Amino acid sequence: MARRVAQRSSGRVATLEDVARLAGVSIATASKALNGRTHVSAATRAAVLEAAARLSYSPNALAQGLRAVRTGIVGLLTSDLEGRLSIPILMGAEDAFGVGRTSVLLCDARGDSIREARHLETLLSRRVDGLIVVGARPDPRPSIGRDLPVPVVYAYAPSEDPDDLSLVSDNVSGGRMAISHLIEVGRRSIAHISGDPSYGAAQDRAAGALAELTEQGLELAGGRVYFGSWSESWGRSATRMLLSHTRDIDAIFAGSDQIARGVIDALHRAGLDVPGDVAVIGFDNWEIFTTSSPPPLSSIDMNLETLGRVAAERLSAALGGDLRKGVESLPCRLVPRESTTSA
Amino acid sequence: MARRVAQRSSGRVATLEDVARLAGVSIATASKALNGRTHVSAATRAAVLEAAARLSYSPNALAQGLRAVRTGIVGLLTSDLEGRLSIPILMGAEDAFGVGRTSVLLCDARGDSIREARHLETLLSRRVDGLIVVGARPDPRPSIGRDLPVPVVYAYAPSEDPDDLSLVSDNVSGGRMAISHLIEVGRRSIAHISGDPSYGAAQDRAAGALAELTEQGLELAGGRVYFGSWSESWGRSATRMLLSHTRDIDAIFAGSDQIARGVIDALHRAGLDVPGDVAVIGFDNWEIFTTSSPPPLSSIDMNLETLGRVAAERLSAALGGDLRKGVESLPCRLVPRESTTSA
DNA sequence: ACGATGTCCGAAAAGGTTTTCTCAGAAGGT
DNA sequence: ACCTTCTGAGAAAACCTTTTCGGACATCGT
Repeated sequence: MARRVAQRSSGRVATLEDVARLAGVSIATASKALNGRTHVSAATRAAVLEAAARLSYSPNALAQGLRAVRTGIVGLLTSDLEGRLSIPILMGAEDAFGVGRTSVLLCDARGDSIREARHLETLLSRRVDGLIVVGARPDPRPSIGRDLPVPVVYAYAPSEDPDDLSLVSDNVSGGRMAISHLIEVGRRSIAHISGDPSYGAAQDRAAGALAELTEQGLELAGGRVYFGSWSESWGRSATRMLLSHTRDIDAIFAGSDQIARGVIDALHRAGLDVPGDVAVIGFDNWEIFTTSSPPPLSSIDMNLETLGRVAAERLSAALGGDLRKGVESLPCRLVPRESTTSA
Repeated sequence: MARRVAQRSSGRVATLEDVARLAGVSIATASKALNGRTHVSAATRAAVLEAAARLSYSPNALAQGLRAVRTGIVGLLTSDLEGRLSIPILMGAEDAFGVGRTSVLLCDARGDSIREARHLETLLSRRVDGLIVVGARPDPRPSIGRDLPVPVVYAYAPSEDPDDLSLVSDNVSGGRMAISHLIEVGRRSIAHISGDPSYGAAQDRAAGALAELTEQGLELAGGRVYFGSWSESWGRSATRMLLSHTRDIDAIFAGSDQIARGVIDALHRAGLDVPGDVAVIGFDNWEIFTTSSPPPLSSIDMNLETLGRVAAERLSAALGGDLRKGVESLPCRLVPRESTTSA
């Protein structure tokens, strides 16, 4: 109860009127002084600032948002339970907007479209300046609607509606990047073990890998892409299958870091050294896996923070009237570690 | 541009006044009708509802928050980069408040106290109804301040100030739980490999484990707790050390799931079967690790969603005048999988 | 027919801020 | 001395909703 009393004793939170009264000026003048507007004398401004400090005045953002065109809040609507995608994207967006200038309202729909609709309603009712929609898997997802009163950017999972603006990672070039790195470190017999083939990302990464191999005059070791599931155990069993088929392999490009861990495990059990005998590169650059793996795992990073940052920039641009549409691909980034570059 | 035009053509977003005009009633009546208040005839109410639907009216939450005592927004201030803690806590809180009734503003301070202060300022300026502070590690952290105008609940990491209210997982009972489970499945020679001993959680879990062992008349296998770091590689090397010291071990309680993975790996390399020869249980129930591990890893779950739910309840109670203080411990939960229960 | 009792609805205030417009006064020019 | 121009300051509107209070009207009992 102590705190409650203290809170009460200081009265309700200070308002601009309180500041103005203490400084002996009008509300209008106080507002202008605090916002650095012109037509206020230096002495008056100082007095207002001092009064505001004394009262630890904090402007009511609700009232500001009510008056102004912008509220300084954007909604992040996600279905990504783990937060593995949303958090980097959120941080990128936060950076782009600048701390304190814009806040992010995070809503998790948990894959439920009804819940998503409710969240959307709430966000619109809070008059967010814009929306970022993050899907759980990198395949096209239904649009949340046309003609919404605020701009929307889809990140990671593009919208099915070509009139929406979507930002995705360029998985094709990511696949190329992985292969070209392996070639650069001197590998020639490269296999590719990936996840669920129904994922566009799996197809894209494989396509990029194959394109790069072809351009370099190489063929895929193992004869085909080993599609399966996004799991460590698939990485293990696929590697065993691969090795039983051919031992002429000096590198494996895994479709995800989890798969890569399974791959490395299976290689070790087969008595092969990583990267001595076989180099391994993953995808996602999920730190939990890349750093704890023995040896630390090279990987392709999808630059999710950048995705978030660009999403924020596109929203800002849209607020300024510059609407874009279509799918925009952002490049991935190679993060080499010891699993491909023998120390 | 198409969208922009459409947006413009429909004019600005509908307001209560528009609804009232369309329904042919006053603003006051429209408000009462929409909010289910009394003193409105059924016919009028129907007309208003119909008008609201036609205009797809959505009440301006800013204006509501300005007038009402509550804004329906709570702030979640975290320093948990991965979102591994924050997201479950956020979801629990969301559940407790109910979708649509309260939104959560997520701010990540990234371990920077200046950034934290800025975020706090922003949140207060947005007149959040309450704050949940989530620390990155489960040790006491500085209070964000006394006499804040809103109630605050610390989750996971307690506040250093005993006048604050903190919710933490009961790591002591979690440790007991792990040991008692291992004993139940018939193990007697139980070792404990844990993380950084400077973490209170490491000490608490070990204390609980030792207490339970003592009560059951058992001694810790290996003679001591193997403290180290929260990493997979520590799990591996500690296990090797342990095995070189004694082979009389039929269970290992790992201080985290990551450590447990290293433990299992080392056991496998030593030619031991899990759980045939040695049962292993982890801590955190971090799905990424528990399900991908061969075999699936039993673990102790800290019930972070519950933490979030209770945090939300305490905030609601505080808004109702029921302020609490001190540290409240919430029980953990055993999640048995195959690493302790031979299928 | 008249007062009493309800029922339904509208006017207006309040909540906090920003911005526009007006006004007073001072400085400067002729 | 008078007019212009400029600067500083305040009054008031606008943003949108909720709620209180009072008014209009109908119903009912006598």
